[in-house]
Order: sequence, then structure tokens, then C-alpha cells
Amino acid sequence: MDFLNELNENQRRAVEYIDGASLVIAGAGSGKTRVLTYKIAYLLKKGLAPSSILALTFTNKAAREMKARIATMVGERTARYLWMGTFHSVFSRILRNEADKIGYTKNFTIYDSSDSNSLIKAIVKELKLDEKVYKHGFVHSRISFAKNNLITPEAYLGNPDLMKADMNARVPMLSDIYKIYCDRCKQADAMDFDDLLLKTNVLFRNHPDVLQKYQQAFSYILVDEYQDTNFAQYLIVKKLAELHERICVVGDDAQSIYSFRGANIDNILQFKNSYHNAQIFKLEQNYRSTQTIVNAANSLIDKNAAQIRKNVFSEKETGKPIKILSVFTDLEEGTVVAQNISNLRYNEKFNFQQVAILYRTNSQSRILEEALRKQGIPYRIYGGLSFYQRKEIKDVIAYCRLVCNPNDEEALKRIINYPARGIGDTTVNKLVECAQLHAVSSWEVLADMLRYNLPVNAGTANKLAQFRDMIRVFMAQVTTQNAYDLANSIVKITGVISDTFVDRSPENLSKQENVQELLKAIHEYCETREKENETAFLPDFLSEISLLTDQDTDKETDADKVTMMTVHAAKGLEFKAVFIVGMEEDLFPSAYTVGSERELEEERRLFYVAITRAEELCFISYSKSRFRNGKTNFSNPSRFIKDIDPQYLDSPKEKDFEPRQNRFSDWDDDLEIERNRFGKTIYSKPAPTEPFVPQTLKRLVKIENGSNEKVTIPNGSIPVDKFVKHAAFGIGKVLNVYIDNGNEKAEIDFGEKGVKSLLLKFAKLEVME
DNA sequence: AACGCGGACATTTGC
DNA sequence: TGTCCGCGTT
Repeated sequence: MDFLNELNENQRRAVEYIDGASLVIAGAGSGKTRVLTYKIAYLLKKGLAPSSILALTFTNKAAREMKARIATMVGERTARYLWMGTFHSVFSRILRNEADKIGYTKNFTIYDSSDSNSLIKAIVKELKLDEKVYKHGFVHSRISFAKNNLITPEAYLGNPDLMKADMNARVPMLSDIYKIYCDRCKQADAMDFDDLLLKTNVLFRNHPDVLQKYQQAFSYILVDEYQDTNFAQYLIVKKLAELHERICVVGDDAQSIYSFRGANIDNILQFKNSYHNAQIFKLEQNYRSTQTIVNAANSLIDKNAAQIRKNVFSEKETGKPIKILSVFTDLEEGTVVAQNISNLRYNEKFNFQQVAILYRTNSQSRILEEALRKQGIPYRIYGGLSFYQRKEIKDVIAYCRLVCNPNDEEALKRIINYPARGIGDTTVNKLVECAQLHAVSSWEVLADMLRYNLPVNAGTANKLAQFRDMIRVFMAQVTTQNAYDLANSIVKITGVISDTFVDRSPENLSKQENVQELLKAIHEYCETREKENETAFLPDFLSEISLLTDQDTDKETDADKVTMMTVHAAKGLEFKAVFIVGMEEDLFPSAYTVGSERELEEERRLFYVAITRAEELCFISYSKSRFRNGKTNFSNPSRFIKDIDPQYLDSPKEKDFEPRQNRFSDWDDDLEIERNRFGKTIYSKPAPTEPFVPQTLKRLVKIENGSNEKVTIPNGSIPVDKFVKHAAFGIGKVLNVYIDNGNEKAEIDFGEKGVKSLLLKFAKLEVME
């Protein structure tokens, strides 16, 4: 096994230890992927069948690349039988095989987050709850949290701590929403992303025979990016490995950046408690970056308290210091970055594809994009609205989903009146209500409107029947036509994209192109399957794509283009030169995280990930002003820049690091408001001592022109002109107190949150001193 | 029922 | 800025 010689001492020991559990702590750039691939090759050479090796990766792309590398070592014929993929894709496969055991069909739908959110919205509405209190994003993240921690609705209800917390947070109905949400998913034969992990656990718990089958099937388990696993994933792995404990996990606690998705860094920190006798290997030599970059990154991560101490070092050249670019506007930032890239390309002979621009949020990409375009620099953006999230694609997919799974409520709701066929909201509401009443899906009601007494007139019933019959024709073809032929006739006959033919605007043309692109993808999928002498049906294709991301869709990876992506998306990648942009307070670190030390440390790790993507050159830019959320804000350099040992930096003058002080005239007179992570508004400057001027004149005028029925009460319980604090809106100034419809109300200016009229008997207001 | 308008609101990261 | 929702009009 010659290839073992290509490994360093620690890497080789990690590869060769296959008799029990092992943890590989792999510093950034330390050859982690190499260890994994070589280890799998090693296992295969030792005689393990490829189908008995389970390798779980964090992205599909990582799985694909690793598989390709293994194929070059052991041959394609062997490599293709490896169980390799993301947790979600591997276990969705298993769940489809075992679907009947947990009350699902093989063709269950996977709800993406927008499906989940729209379902949550519908439930909140049905329960007649305040949509502002039960915001879909918030509710979804709580449900997600529960599922990731394997807390079923029943367990949630029975957990006094959770129930009390919801009570105190004034969201007592969360548990009910959760319960209904799960029921509806079940009824729709749908699983959300979290279900793929939760239901796998349920399957293994309730069916020991099934668990045993997979325990025996997988004689060696490898997990990549273990620091980003959550409890549900931890437990799946634990159960599967229980029998033989032949498992190897690889990760780096310093690169744990997904806690918002439930990832639990303790999984890696506590590994040896879960698998006693676990061997630990540390990979500390960085082969990717210059010493300067490695040392700079080390000095940064050193500021975090929670971590496994390790000594990452590089033996490459010293390299150039990290260049700090300080600019005045976000526009200028784009220009400066573009200029630097041009310089690298034409003076330093870099290729564009060796350069990446990394940012904290997707919304930053647009302005950079324009700057690059102006200077004629080719680029490729990853993430953002991925192909499969575009409206026209989602519409086509929704038809496909409904055809494959008639109970898919979210798909049905999306397209029942698109294109418009005279089935309006009123009708849809009646349909959905009727279905709920009988505890069946809307499709079931459509199929037999008379039986369920759907209260619609003859004309409407006719339109519904027409829609139903059209879908039925497709349904009959699910197992007779291949995916491409069926999708093709769906697009033609339903007229999903007919409204893009009204004119030849660029938007419409691009939509048509996208749909063609989709059909092409389906066609290719069918062809590859045919080569394996199988027919690919539409449900197969759907299950294939539901877990794909933008990066999986990308075709021309070899083109010479600058890469633009979020730092999260860049994990695991490397580039000769990296530009980290928008390094400003409230953006990186995000304003949402500065309230909690834990979250702040995660942001710091995120920055660490960004820096360690660079092989040779790293640039960090910040702007003193930035256009965000519809207006321009002034900003200060990120605190993280100061966390890097200055000896590794090439910085502009010192004074740029000082917080800005009245250098920007009247703008600076506004109070700086920042939101902490609970969404409360707090003032970053000392508490206001004088009343602030309401944000917009428009609002003032509105108040003064307010309705005549409002009678100002002179001695209200809330003092006019004083500041009060509200649980959700933060601190505001009382403008007016009056009686409206017999109710005492107060008009309060919450600054950025706007002017609100609150009922005093409901609003909990605290008067500020 | 369809359409258009305007206001409100949110805007972290992603399988 | 952009999306979503509700309202009023046709």
C-alpha cells in the first residue's frame, strides 16, 4: 500500500487505526480529507466490501469529490458501492426503504424550509394567533430545535421546563403549533429536513430489527465535520456503531460554525466519553497556508475560551502579511477589491479561479458583483437564491410533487390556482377547511367533493373538477412515463410558465431558460439511469433533487472565474487569494450575536474559517458606511480585526480602529440602536437623556392628522413625552395617550421599530426613569 | 375572483 | 431593498 507513504506520521496512524473508535482532531488545512479518503481506500484494501462502509459528509459536493478521489485509488467499480453522502441524503434513502414501518410511503415529499414556513403560517392563522408574536421564523426554529433534540410534540408537552419557558416568553401555544405541524406533515406524507434525522431515530428506536440490519450492514462508519453534528445525528451514529464501535470521526472544534442549525460542539469535545477506549489523533501541520496566515488565524482563535488547545503550524514560506483595506463606502469596497483582483491577475499572474471573495451575508454579493462586472472580472456566485428556489422552478416542481404525492398540501396550495383558473382564496380556504374537518388531505376532498360536502357552487365545483382531472391524467403516468416525458408534458399542458410568454422581457426569457434547464437536468438524469438499465421515474428525480444545494448544481467548475460565496459556504475550500469583505461591527460579527459570548465565539470561529481558506494572500476589508435594509448606516471596523496579532497585519493608520466620533456631521446625531439577539432594542450609547426626534417627518404628520375620535386624556397612567420599555419593541417615547373605542391607547415612537398604537390593558409597558 | 396598490416588515449562516 | 399581506377596486 504505497499510498500510505504520502502521509505524515500522525495522518498515517489515524488511517491505520481501524480496530475501534477514533477521533481525528484536524486543524485547518491539515489534510483531513486526505486522511478520510486514504482511510477508506485502506479499509477497502483490507478487504472490506464497499457497501459495508458508511461515510457521512457535510455536503453532497464533499461526498462526490471524495468518492471521485477514492475511485482513482481503488477503481470506479468499487467506489460506487460506498454509502457516502450527507446525513440527510443517506438517511432519506434509508427512510424511503423503510417508509412503511413509520407510516409513510416510499414517495414521501421532503418539505423545504419555505414549505415548512408556509405550513406554520397557515397553522398560526387557523389558530387565530397573533402572527407578530408567533412569527414563522421563530416558530420554525423552535420546532427545529425540538426535533434536533429528539423532543416529540408529546415530550414537549410533558416537559415542564419547555412549557414554562414558553409561558414566560408569552408564546404558550408553541407546543400546540408543533403538534399540529407534525400531524399535518404526516397527513401530507411529507418530512421536513429535521424529520429525516428525527424519523431515522424513531425508526431505529421502534424497530430493533431494522436497526440491527443496518448495524450489521455497516461494518465501518466515518463521519466528516463531526463538530457540526447535532444531537439527532450524534445518536444515529452512536446507535449504528454500537455493535462494533468501528467508527472514525473527523473534525475541528475551531471550525464549528453551525450551532444555529442545532450543531452541538460537545459532540466532538465529549467524544471520548461516548466511546471509551477511543483513540485520539491530532493533525496539526497545516499544508495549505503560509506561516503568516496560520499564525494570524491562531492568534485570532486564541481569543476563544471554549476550545481544544492545539498547535497548528505551517512549514511553508513566511508569506505576506494580511492586508487590511479600509474604505468609505460599500461601493468603494467593491471597486478596491476588484482593483486588487485585477492586479493579482495581470501583475502577479494569478488565475481568477484562484481568488475568492467571502462575505458574511448573501445580500452583500450584489454590490460586489457590480464592481466586478464594471472591471470585466468574471465571477461566479454560490448560494443566495439557488436554482431550485426560483419561482418558476418551484412552480414546475410543485406540479411534479403533487403528481407524485397527491397529499402534498403545500404543493397543491401553490399551484391550484396557478396559472389562474378561477379558484380563488375563498374556494381554497373552503377546500382546506373541509379537508381538516374530515382529517383528510385536500386532494382526497377534491377526488370526492360530494362525499365530503364541499360547500361550493356548481361553477366552482366544475373548475375544481377540471383541475383535478388534469392532475389525474399525470398521476396515471407516474409509473408508465419516465421522469423527463412526464415533466415535459406537465410543463406543456398545465401552462405553468404560460405567463412568461406574454412578452419577451429579459426576466421572462430567463424564466423560460431556467425551466428548459430544469427539463434538461431531468433528461440527463433519465439518461444516466438508463445506462444502468433502469428507468427513472419522476418520484426518483424529486427525491434526488430535494436535498441539493446550489453548489451541487454547478456545472462549469473549471471556468476561470472569481468565486463569491458566504464564509459558511466556503468551509472546506481553499483559494490562493482570499478577500474577506464587510469586516464591520454588526455585520461580522452579526448584530444578532454580540449579546452572547457563545454566539460571539462562533462568529470568531467563522472568521477563523474565512482566514484559513487562504493559501498565500489574505485581504480583509471594511467600509465606514454601508447601504443596508434600505438605508445607509455608518459602521466601525470589526472587533475581530483587533483580535489578530498586529505583527501579521498590514494595516492602515491606527486611528481607523477608533470608534468614529462625530466625524460624519448630522448623521451621527441619531441614536445608535442595535438589536441584541432577543430582538430587543437597546441603545449602544449611554441611555438617552433627552427626547429623540422621531425618525421620519412622515410619521409625525400621520400622528397629527390622526382620527378625530381620539380624545387625549391628560392624566393617563402612562406619561406623555416619557420613555417606556416594551417587551418586543424596546424603548420608545410616548407621543400621545387617548381613548379609542372606549379603550385606553398610547401612541409610542419606538424609533426604528416605528410608531405603534398600543392598547394599555394589553401592552406591558415599563416606564423608564 | 383578479388585479393593483401601498404599507409593514424583515433582512445570518443552510441541509 | 424586496417580499408579503391585506385592502379596495373592477
